[in-house]
Amino acid sequence: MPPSAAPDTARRSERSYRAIIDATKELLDEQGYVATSIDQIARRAGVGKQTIYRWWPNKAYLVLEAHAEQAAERNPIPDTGGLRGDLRAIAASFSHNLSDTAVGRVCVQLIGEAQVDEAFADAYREVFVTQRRAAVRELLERARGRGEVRDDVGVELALDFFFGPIWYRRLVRHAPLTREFAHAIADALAEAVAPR
Amino acid sequence: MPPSAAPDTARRSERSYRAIIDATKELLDEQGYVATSIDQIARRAGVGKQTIYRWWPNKAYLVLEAHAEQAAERNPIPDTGGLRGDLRAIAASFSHNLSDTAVGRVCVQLIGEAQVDEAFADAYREVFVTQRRAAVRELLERARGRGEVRDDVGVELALDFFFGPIWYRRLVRHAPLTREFAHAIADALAEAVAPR
Amino acid sequence: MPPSAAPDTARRSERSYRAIIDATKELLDEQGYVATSIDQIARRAGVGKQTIYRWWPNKAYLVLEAHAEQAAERNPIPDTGGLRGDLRAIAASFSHNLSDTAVGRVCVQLIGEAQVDEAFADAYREVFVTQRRAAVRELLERARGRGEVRDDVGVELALDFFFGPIWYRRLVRHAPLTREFAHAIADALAEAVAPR
Amino acid sequence: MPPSAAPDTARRSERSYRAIIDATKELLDEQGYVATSIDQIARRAGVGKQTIYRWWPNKAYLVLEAHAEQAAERNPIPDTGGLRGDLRAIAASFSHNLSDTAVGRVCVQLIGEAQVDEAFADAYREVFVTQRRAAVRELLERARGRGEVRDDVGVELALDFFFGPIWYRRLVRHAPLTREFAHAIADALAEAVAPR
DNA sequence: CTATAAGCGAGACGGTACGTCCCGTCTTAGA
DNA sequence: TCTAAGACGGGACGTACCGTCTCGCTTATAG
Repeated sequence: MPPSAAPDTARRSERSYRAIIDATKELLDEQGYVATSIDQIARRAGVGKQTIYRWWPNKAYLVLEAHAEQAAERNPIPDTGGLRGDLRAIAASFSHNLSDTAVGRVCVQLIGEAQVDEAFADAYREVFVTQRRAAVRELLERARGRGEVRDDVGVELALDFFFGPIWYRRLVRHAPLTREFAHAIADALAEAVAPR
Repeated sequence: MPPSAAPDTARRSERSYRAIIDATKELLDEQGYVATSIDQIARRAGVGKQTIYRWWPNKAYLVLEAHAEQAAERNPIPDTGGLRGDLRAIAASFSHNLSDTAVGRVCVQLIGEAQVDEAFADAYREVFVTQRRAAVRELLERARGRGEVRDDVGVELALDFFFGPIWYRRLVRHAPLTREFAHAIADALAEAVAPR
Repeated sequence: MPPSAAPDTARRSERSYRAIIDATKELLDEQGYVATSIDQIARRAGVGKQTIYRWWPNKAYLVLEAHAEQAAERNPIPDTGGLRGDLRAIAASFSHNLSDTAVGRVCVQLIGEAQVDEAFADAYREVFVTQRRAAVRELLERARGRGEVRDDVGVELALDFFFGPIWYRRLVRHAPLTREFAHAIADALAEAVAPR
Repeated sequence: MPPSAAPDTARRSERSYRAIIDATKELLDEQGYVATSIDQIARRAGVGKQTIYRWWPNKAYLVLEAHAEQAAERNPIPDTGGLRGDLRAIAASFSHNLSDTAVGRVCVQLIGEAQVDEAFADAYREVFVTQRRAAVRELLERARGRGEVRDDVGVELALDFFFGPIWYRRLVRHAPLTREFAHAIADALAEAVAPR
C-alpha cells in the first residue's frame, strides 16, 4: 500500500519504520483499535510522533499498513479439481481469517473509518477486498473454462454473492461464522452458477 | 428500543427527551456522526449534558435510538403475488433506505461502534437487522406455502444470501448499490430456492 | 444562628433537622469541608435536597450551624484571681479549641467562604468571634476594676492583640499553636496593659 | 516560586506562560477568584487547558504564582531612625497592601485553599508571609542594636504580635483595617519591647 | 373531621467547571 | 540533517455539584 502522500520513502529510517509497525501491532493486539493512541505507539516504538505523522496521515492508515502484509500474504488459490471444492476451500480460509485472526479483527475495527474517509476506504479495499475478489474471480473463470459456470452468469455479481454473506455475518454477528456456513455458501454458489 | 441501562424511564422529562432526540437528528444531518459531539447536542437541545448521560451511555446509543423509530417504520411487506416480485420490491426498498436516507447513513456510521461494544451490537441488530430479516423470512415462508421454495432450502441461509450482498456493497463500496443490483439479487435468490 | 431567610421554623420536621445536622457533622469529620457535598449530606440524612435548601442557603451556612452549638458551648469565663491567670486560661482553651477540635477545623475551613460572602461573614463572626471577644472583654473590664489595667488602654485593641496572634498562627501555620505560645500571648498582654 | 511539581520548566513556552499569567490577573481583577475558571483563563490566554494543567496543579497555584512577583516586590525596609517610626511605616504599608490592592484581595481569597492543601499552604506562606516577617525581623534586630529592644524579647513572638492583629482584622473583618489601627499596633509593639 | 396547605423523600433537570485524553502541529536539543 | 522528545492550541469526553424543579405522599393545622 502506498503511504498516501508522503516524502521520499527511500530516505525513511528502516529502524524506526519497523519499530512503529511492530509497536502498532502489539498495542492493537493488547488493547484493540480504539484504545490505542498515536502517543502510545510513538512511546512504545521509541519514536517521535512527528516520525509517525510524516509517513501516515492518521492512526487508521498506520494500522492498515501494519496489517497489510499479513492480509496480503497470498493464500494460494486452491485447486481441488472442481469449482465446489475450490470455493469451499477459499470460503473456509477467508472466513477463518476474518473471524479468528488479528488481521480479521483489525479489518472489522477499521470498517468504521472506511465509512467516513473516502480515501481510506480505497486503501482499505485494496488490502482487504480486491485481492480476495481477484482470487475468486480467477477461480470462477477457470471453472468456466471447464464448463462448470454458465455463460450468462455475471462474475461480479457472483463475487458479491460469495463474499457478501460472509462479511455480513462477520460484521452484524447475528449468527456465527462457522466452517459449515462457509461450505454452504460455496455449495450454493457452485450450484447456482452451474449449467442446468 | 429499551434505553439500555438507565433509571426509571417514567420520571424522564418528555420535553427534554424530544429535544435531545430532535437535536441529535438535526446535527447528524448537518455534520455527520463523527463531527457531532454530546456537548453540541446538549446545547442545541437546551439540556444539561448529564441529562443525556443519564439516559444513554454514549453518543452511539443516543444516535441509534434517535433513528430507531424511522428505521422501524415498518415498510409494508410487499405482496406482488410472486416470490420474485416480492423480493425485488423489498430488496430495492432496503437498498434504497441503506444508500439514500439519513437512517442508512447512520446505520453505516454506527457499524464501527458495533464492532467494539458487544451490547451496542445487540441494540444495533435489533434496529437495523432483525425486523428486516423477519419480513423477508415471512415472505419466504409464504412463498413456500405457494410452492415457490423447495423444502430443503435453509431459510436463514437464504436470508444471508439476500441481505449479505447488499450490506457488503454498502459497507465496502467496491461497486454502487443500484436498483438493478437489488433486482439481480432478488432474481438470483428466487431462482436458487425455486423447485427444479 | 437564625436560618437566614427561611419559612416558619416551627413547622420544620425535627427529625429531618437532626438527621441533616448529624450527617453534616459526620461527613465533615470523615472527609472535610470541600469533599462534602449537599447531595452526600442529603443521602446520608435520608432527606430530600430541597429540605436542606429550604432551611439553609448553601453548604457553608449549614456547616456553620451544625457546629454552632458546640462552638457556643460557653467555656466558663475563668476566675483565677489575677488577669494573667485568667488570660492564660482562656488563651490556652481557645487555641486548643481552634487547633485540636472538629469545631476548630470547621472554623478554618469556613474562613474562605467568609472572604467571599459578606452575609456569611456576619454569621461566621457571630459563631466564632463575638462570644469569645465578649468573654475576654468582660475579663479585662473586671481586671480594670481591680486596677490591673491602665485607664488609657483601648479594650478593642487589646482584644485584637490577644486573638490576632492565635488566629494568625492557626491560619498561616508558620509555627505550631502550642500551649506555651498561648501563655506567652497572655503574659505579654497582661504586662502591656498593666499600670507602670 | 517554583512551579510546584511540573516538567522541565526550560522547555516551557515563554509566550504562553506570559499569556496565562496575564489572563489570570485580568480575570481575577474583573470577576474575583471564585468566578474565574480555568476554561476562561485558557480561552482568554489563547491557550489549551492542558498547557495550564501541565504547569500548575490547579487554579489556586496558578493564581498564587500570577501574583507572586507583585507580592514579592520588595517594599523597601523603612529607616526612619527609630523603631516606632519604622514599625508604623511597615504596618501601614502592609495593611494597605492587604486591604486595598489586588494582591491583598488574592491573598485573602486563597486563604481557604491553604487550609485544605498543605503543599499549597507552604507556597502561600512563601509568597505572603515569609518575606514580610523577614523584613520586620531585620528591623527589630537593627533596633536591638540601637538599644530599643530588650534582650529578653522573643523576636518570633514579637512578629506574631505585629502581624497577627492585622491579619486577624483583615480576615475576620470585625473592624476596619485603618491606618490608625496599623499605627496603634506599631506603637504598642514598640513600647512593649522597649527597655523599661 | 375533613380539606387544604405545608413539608417531605426522591431525584430529574439546566447549567458550569472540572481534569483527562487525544489529535495533529510545532519547537528544540542532540546525535 | 534528521530524529526523540514532548510542548503546544484545540476540543470532546464523562463526572461532580450546584441550586431549582416536579412529583406523589404524609402530616398537621384551620375551618
